[in-house]
Amino acid sequence: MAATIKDVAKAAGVSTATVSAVVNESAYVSPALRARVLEAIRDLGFAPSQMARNLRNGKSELIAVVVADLSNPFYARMVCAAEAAVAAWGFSLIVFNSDEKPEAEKRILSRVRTLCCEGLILVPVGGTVAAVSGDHLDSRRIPTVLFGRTLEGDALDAVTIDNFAASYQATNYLIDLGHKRIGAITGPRRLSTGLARIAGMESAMSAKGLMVEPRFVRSGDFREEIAYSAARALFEQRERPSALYVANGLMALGVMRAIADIGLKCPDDVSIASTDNIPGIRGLRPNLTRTEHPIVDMVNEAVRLLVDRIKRGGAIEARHVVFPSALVVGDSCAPLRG
Amino acid sequence: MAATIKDVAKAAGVSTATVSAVVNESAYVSPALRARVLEAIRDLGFAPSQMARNLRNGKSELIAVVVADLSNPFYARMVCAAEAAVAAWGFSLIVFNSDEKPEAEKRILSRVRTLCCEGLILVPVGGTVAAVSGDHLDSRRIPTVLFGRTLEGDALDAVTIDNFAASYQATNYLIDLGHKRIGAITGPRRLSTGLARIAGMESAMSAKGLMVEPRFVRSGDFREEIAYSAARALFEQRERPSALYVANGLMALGVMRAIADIGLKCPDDVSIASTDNIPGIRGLRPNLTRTEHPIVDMVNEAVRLLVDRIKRGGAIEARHVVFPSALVVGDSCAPLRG
DNA sequence: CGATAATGCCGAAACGATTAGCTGAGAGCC
DNA sequence: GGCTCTCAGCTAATCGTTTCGGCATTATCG
Repeated sequence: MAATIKDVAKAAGVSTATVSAVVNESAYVSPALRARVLEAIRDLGFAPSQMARNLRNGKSELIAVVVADLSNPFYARMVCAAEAAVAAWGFSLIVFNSDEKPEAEKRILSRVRTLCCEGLILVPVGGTVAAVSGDHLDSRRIPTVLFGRTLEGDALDAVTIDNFAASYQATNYLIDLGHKRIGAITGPRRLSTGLARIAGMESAMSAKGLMVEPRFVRSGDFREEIAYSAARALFEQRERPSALYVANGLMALGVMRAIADIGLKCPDDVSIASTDNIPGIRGLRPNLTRTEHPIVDMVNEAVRLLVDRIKRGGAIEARHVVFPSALVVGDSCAPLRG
Repeated sequence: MAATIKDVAKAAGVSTATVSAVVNESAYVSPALRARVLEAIRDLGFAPSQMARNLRNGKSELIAVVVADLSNPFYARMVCAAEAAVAAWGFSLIVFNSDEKPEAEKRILSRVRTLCCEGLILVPVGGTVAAVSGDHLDSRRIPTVLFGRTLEGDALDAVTIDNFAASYQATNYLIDLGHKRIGAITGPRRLSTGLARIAGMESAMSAKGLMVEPRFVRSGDFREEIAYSAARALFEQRERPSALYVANGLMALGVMRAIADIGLKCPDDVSIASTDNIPGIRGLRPNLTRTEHPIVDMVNEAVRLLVDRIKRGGAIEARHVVFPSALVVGDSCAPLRG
């Protein structure tokens, strides 16, 4: 087995306290002893056990990130940024995927607790705070920052985008191109993001005196496959919208594929604008018109908030940072013809 | 602070041994006591400390995955699959990104060791085994499975694709379409993958009596941006290849973008075939002709090997599993005109 | 030179779980 | 009734660190 601090102490003829002092440079040790200890350490190949340190110090240097759908490039990108940000603060990142399943999230959160993670970045799928924090006392709550989505009824730190503005902008762009029958592939209403993006779209429409026709709206559940089916169903109706707002980038991919498979052309037959583009995939043709969001900045901010909360202990009031959205015009939209 | 097993024992009026027995179902406890214990656990919100368990049991239930480029969708997908596979075995996944930097890899590996990870899935960038396993004794080596890339000179488990066959297939397809001047955007030669894909291409060429012209070959370093620049440089020469083999999917995106930016059309002006498509991004237009590789199966196999090695202790001979590649024909290639 | 302070190191008690080994009560048997 | 046998549940050791308090030994000062 691996050598322990006791073996080193015995070999060097000193106490474990002295070895510890040498290893951690936490106290003065006379040069003679220090040398003996270092030699013993080298001879035995001693490396202090992080597990024992963790137990003793009550730290794990672990931060958990729980995302709603790891196969979604948006979250993959988020994990990438989080890995870097967390490492910069001396932590390591444990990744979990709740796959949009509240039960899975629950299981994961209890696992996060038993792993003694020092902090948690969470894309919640449970909907309620109770589902997330359980019925536990505040003092035993793991420092948490919500990412992307918020939860009602509790004051947790959160970093989100301005979902309302994002869908408003995208929809408004379509309206300005002359479109009147604008459909949507939305996210689930149980999520704050899904809801806000629907609200933003409806608001943009009614601001211009337009109505969202329910038959042109389908939920895509933020999933590519579902969005594909939803888009097919939508466009195989007798009457079609001339433009479509798609509530996230992954679904936009599915929609694009559906449109192509049906034999329609974008933007000739239908204009597409979306929120939350697929990061890292530039050069898609047609180039999607979408609102972009600074994922890396958002993640950095989330980690900053988290580390701050870890260092400063519990009693900080909840902070909510909202990042703006920017419309990036591609060539997936065309003015309404006729 | 969080409740400990002692608090629960006191609250339930039993010993810590009984609480432990209830929690782990490791011994019979009478229904009455069991109920009292469970109630106390619920009341106090007790979750056993993994750190204490780790120390006591000498396990951490942690598996680390170190990838070479987390921003590459291929590896993002790999992490996604690994998270699921690892969770299925009761482990949690710590993710690291070496960003193709050997120094970073070294730092990460020592961190993995101090974190007492029980296993390691590694996409090596260091090149040598020494860089990976350090000068440590075998007994303290962490069970490791290499993924995607191999290392010379040591017997570690590995799961890879058949890189040679992959590039051979893709190149051969281009040749069969009549192309003779076939260029390439390659990966770095210091990597086993980069090298084997170059070899496979050259082999396919010479099998048909063709030569790879060095002026039509550029390294893209497996990076999108670099591939973009390389492709621009390649196509802005006086003479151009009529077809291009691109050594990974991420670079293929960059190449596609470069081609479009230059004003060329794929497949009309140039045919593109690649290895290792971008997973999850179907519906790209044009649809890339590429060799596909079963990432999820590969990751599952890697985790299986790893868990096997963890459970069975050290003395198993190294296993190398090679997954085949399959050519998926899209519409990014056209027969040579004229 | 004796009282006090400072120094350098050690002993042992945590940290929070698991588990081997023990205790004591109840049951079964003669 | 006394003997053993069972077995639920307890006591205490253990994992490998860190760290508090203490204890010699030496330095400082009046």
